[in-house]
Amino acid sequence: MDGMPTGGLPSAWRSTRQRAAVLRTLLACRDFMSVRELHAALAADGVAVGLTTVYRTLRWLERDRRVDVAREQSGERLYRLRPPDGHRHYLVCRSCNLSLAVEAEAVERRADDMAAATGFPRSSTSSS
Amino acid sequence: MDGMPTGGLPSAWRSTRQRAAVLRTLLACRDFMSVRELHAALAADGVAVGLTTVYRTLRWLERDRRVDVAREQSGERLYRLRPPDGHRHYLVCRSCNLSLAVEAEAVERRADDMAAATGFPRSSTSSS
DNA sequence: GTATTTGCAAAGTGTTTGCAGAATA
DNA sequence: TATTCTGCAAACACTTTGCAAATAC
Repeated sequence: MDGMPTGGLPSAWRSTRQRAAVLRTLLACRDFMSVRELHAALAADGVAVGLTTVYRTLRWLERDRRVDVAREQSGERLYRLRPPDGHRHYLVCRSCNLSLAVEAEAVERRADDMAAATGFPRSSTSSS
Repeated sequence: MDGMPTGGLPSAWRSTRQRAAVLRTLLACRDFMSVRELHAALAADGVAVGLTTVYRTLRWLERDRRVDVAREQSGERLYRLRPPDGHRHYLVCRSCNLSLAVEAEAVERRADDMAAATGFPRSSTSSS
């Protein structure tokens, strides 16, 4: 009950103009962007999408692991379409949100080293 | 204009029962704690302190660099009295908030290496 | 006695939810 | 046509602010 094409998703996933627009905007902007920025970009593109819909779409994408989520200093969420090349780690600038991919293996090896050296419990789900 | 006993603080810093209680609670709990937890701990200790005062005291402490600030998944702020032995970096478990100090030099050297190798702009104020 | 601090209530964020109407399959 | 989606308004959690009473110096 988990290997279906839909994955573990609720049920259907209808394609609508709004969702397509959200995905298109995320694809166009390679960096992390806040929900408000995304909403503004959609408006600037002439696509009227409710803020609620943007939030909901991002929540679906997050749940579906199709976006990476970062956290602004203020606590605001930042989203970015996850690159399709698999599991990665990033350095994210806290002031300008520039994100920088770093070699995944090196990060994880170091994390494992430090964890092993100190008994820090590592679970498998690390998203940054 | 920075070497005065008051540091760069606004003006006075009166010692009150409430502020002492907040500091005492932070000192007793070595781990990160939310404002609400701190407030509850104070109440459990029989010290009635307004939530507003807790927030304000923590903001002073944050501004004074006397606490470290972390961010819960929900966006909630977590505070911990900063150990007096200077600038440090930590690994923080996202589920249990266990924090683990790591050698500051190693972290910063690696950050500088990566920054230099990629042109990532490093400012001087990094708090984690 | 004066300036600061406290704490309630209210306002301010960013985010989520309820529900009637619109759109999709 | 039946189900899902949209979006407004309201609710929500966390945090900050206004202001009168209490407190520290």
